[in-house]
Amino acid sequence: MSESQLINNPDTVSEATINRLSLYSRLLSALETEGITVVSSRELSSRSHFTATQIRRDLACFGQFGKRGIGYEVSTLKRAVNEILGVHIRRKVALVGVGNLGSALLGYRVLYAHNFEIVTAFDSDPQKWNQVINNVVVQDPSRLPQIVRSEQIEIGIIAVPPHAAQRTLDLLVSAGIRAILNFSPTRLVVSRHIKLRNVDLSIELEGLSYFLQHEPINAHKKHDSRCK
Amino acid sequence: MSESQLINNPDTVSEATINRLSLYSRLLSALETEGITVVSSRELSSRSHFTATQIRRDLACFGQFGKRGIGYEVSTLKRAVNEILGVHIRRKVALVGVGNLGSALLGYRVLYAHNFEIVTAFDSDPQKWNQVINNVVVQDPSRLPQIVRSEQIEIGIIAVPPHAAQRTLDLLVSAGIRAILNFSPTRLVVSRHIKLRNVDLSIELEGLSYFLQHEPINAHKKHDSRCK
DNA sequence: TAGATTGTTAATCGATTAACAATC
DNA sequence: TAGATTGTTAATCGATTAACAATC
Repeated sequence: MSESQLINNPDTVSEATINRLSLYSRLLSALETEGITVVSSRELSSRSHFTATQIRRDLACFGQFGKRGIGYEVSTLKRAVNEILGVHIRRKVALVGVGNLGSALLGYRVLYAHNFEIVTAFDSDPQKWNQVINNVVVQDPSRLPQIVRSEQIEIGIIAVPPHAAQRTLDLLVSAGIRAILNFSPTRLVVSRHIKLRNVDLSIELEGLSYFLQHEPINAHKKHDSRCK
Repeated sequence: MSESQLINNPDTVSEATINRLSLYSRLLSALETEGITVVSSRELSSRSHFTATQIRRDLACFGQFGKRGIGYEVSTLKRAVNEILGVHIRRKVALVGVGNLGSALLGYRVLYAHNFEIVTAFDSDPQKWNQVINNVVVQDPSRLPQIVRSEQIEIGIIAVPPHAAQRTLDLLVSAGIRAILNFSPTRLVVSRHIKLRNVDLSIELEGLSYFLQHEPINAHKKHDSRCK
């Protein structure tokens, strides 16, 4: 199966659509496990919180995967979605920062199950060098450029303290890494040709706090308001 | 300082705006540290990747905080934003699932610095009961409802394996928790009156994988395309 | 063929940006 | 007063939803 049927230029596909593709992939895996071989967008919709139209439109960004009057072949669509996401290939990941969060990521099986593999870890603390955590050896960050190249690592994860985050990002980029996941609660500056995603736990918790602050217990009513 | 000047019904404020408020709060803290006392939306814009209009509009959802011709008083605006987010109050958090990720969260200082405190942890594995991790005692989940009530815990974090996530959510909700952060890669079903946010690392990494798959190295060009 | 469902165009909705009157 | 900057209305942009012709 090749990507020859791809019609779209991915530059123009929204991040929201890409995120939904990940969920479609999981949904299709679940259907496959259940032994369901053909599925309509309506059925996919009923098993998720997406509308049938939205699912069809998202897929239409990348080609024509269904049969009118019939629906989608589950295994074919799943393979296509995984290829669109590029998750049919195992991706090698470098972790920088082996503190609490970093060590946890080394043992986080879900990532491995989704075809990502943390193959090296780095920490600026010399006491951690050569420690082995979940089969991964912690290295001196000065060795990062060489190891990234020799191991063909494509993705970097930043799990260092806030003050070291920008420096770490620059190090990863100069080593040729083009896709980076940042866990530090810092807005980093990066060239447009590099993909940076942020996971910011403080923002998530503060969003929950906002809800607690404003949503009275047992509130069910709706008002109108000046602010959309 | 009270919330008396709040004009808006928060039901209608978008999640995007709320997330930006967290970043405005940080920005204002940094300005305060620098000794800057008054700031314009233009200056805030230049120190972030938000437009001045967007900042003014976000704030306008909640009242009038600036002086025309002058700008915003940094400390006043910071306090107002923190009250809007409800982060002026310390919030107690219960963690469920003390595996790799859960243990890491117990030691994650950034949360404490943002006024969140994990006061108890639960795990279904009896071998972990009564273990103390970062001053927090791991408990039997059957004690959760009682402890949530006695400790006045408002927020729950789900860090259990995927198959236990829905059950954990239901347990938290039945104990009276209304705001929940879910780390399991599972889409959970929840009543409309409960706020659930998901942190899904697989989706983030798959978004990076998509970029690697589609963005050729050194690609700078733009095409037009059928898909917006 | 009749019924079902896709792929896509047109309509709607919501969020962002531009513009500007109000006012410090 | 003149210059600056807010708060807000109107215009634009982008994403979602509805509708339907194409077609299995």
